[in-house]
Amino acid sequence: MRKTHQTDAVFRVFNELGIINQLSNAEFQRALAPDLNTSEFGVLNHFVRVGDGKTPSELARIFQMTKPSMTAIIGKLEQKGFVNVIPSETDRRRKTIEITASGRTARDAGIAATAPLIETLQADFPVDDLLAIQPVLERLRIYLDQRRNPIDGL
Amino acid sequence: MRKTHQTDAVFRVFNELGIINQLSNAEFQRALAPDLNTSEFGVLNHFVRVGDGKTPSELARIFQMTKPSMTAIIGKLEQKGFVNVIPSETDRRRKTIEITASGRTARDAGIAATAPLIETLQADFPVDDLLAIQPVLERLRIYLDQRRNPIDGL
DNA sequence: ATTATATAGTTAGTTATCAAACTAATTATT
DNA sequence: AATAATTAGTTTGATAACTAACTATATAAT
Repeated sequence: MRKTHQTDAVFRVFNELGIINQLSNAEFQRALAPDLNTSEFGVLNHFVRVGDGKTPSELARIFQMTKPSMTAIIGKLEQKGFVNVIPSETDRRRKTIEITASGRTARDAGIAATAPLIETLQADFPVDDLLAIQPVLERLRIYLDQRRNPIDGL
Repeated sequence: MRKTHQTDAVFRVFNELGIINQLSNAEFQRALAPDLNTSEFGVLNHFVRVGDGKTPSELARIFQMTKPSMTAIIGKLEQKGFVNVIPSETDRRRKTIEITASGRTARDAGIAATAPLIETLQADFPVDDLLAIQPVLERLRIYLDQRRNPIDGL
């Protein structure tokens, strides 16, 4: 029964992950609404932190999301005036996505709206513990991703 | 910039959690299909491991899910003949859910279908690391749950 | 050059979840 | 006893993700 026991424990870890994900996403979403949802905010935040001008496919890969999902998110952001979609000159299949000034404003508002949540967390929960588990999570994420598609990962 | 840095790190942790959850759920789902989805399997597995005869509300609480979601899952399971829905004698609002023989069979098949995934994980990834982070995840889950509903948690 | 293959992005349809509002039944209050 | 408040479960409608299939373009192979 040794192995069964460990298997149960592994299940439980994935279970906890699922619940945490749902709870944190819901809280985050409530703070951001109604201007953005968490996915849209994620894209804008990425543009500000890392840089814009990415293609939809690249963004889909970065956020571990399918292309159709990213198409939908970009469509929403474009409709709200937070990004511009720019056709490539050299390859007529391609587009690059750029954040607009109003997109930056929305992102900053998102940061302002969610910062209190993180601050409360930092006050009430040992954040060092969270940071400590980060490397394991990263390795697990990388492992699962490779496992899905051993060749190129998405 | 100290605090900003830590805030980013916290974001990244939640981000990793989201991706891991999606990847693991997708792989699990693929292994179970087409008989069950992960939520349905979770309910059946709970019945076998912990015991059946729970009400929909209790199940919703256990799985950190809303009541309508649980209604839907039970409906699917009932349709497939994997559970029986039994009206309470003493309280005509209530129902209790019991697993059927064919439900047990489906759960066992689910275990058999997913066991190899866990075994591969155990072979290729340091599972001890996973088990080591479990207590932090559990505390985080409990904290987020209390935070959502300070009085009674869902 | 033609044809086959691969890539970028979209469209269509499905699914699982949620929140809000509802019905029915029970319990508490006046 | 009558009424108000609560609880159990469902229905409805919305949303965000997915897969499968498609169009259009570009690249590779014959």
